Amino acid sequence: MGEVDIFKALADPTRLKILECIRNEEKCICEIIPYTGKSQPNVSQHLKVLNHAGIINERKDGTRIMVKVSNKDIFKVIDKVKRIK
Amino acid sequence: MGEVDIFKALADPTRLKILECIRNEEKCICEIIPYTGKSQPNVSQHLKVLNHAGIINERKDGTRIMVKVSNKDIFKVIDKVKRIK
DNA sequence: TTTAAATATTCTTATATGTTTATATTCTTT
DNA sequence: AAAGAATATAAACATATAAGAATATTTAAA
Repeated sequence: MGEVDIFKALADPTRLKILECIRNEEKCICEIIPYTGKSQPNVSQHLKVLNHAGIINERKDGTRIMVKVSNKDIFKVIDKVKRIK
Repeated sequence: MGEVDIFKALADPTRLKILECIRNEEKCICEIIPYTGKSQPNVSQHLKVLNHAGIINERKDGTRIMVKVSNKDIFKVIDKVKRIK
């Protein structure tokens, strides 16, 4: 079941916050870290989870890594759940 | 974050199967159990998770407990995720 | 080529989760 | 009141997950 991995990826406050951070624009990881308030290694791990679920894409830009959502439809899912609550 | 609990509730194959089982009609737990192929106590635990997340409602009918989805919009979420995959 | 910045990896610890087995509860019927 | 059916709870165990700390890797620039 592949959708389980997507739900698992969304089932964490830090990861939802990361997605909120990159909702409108591609962002550098160094911008995402302070936005979440978590440590760099921790954000790195969460990004890996989002990556493996296919939710985000990463792109190198020199020493930085730019992160964006791979499919904006993920926000339709998130918004729908917020309205269900 | 309340939406995290909803995502956590959806992030399990057995629970998705339970929801699939009650998608169109209210069902007795005794019907849900064989549908999932899991043990009775296990299904009971999973139902508790869905309940606490506010996804299902239970109703007593004699010795049986009938289960239904409390808000059908949850299937819009699930279907959307399936299409993202 | 050394240094600094950005990010990843590894290890450890604490907590959460899924599952099974056994037992308890509740309701209905006899 | 006793028995049986449906469901819940508890205990035990294994595995997964989140987080922090320390270290490693990679790239760019001096």
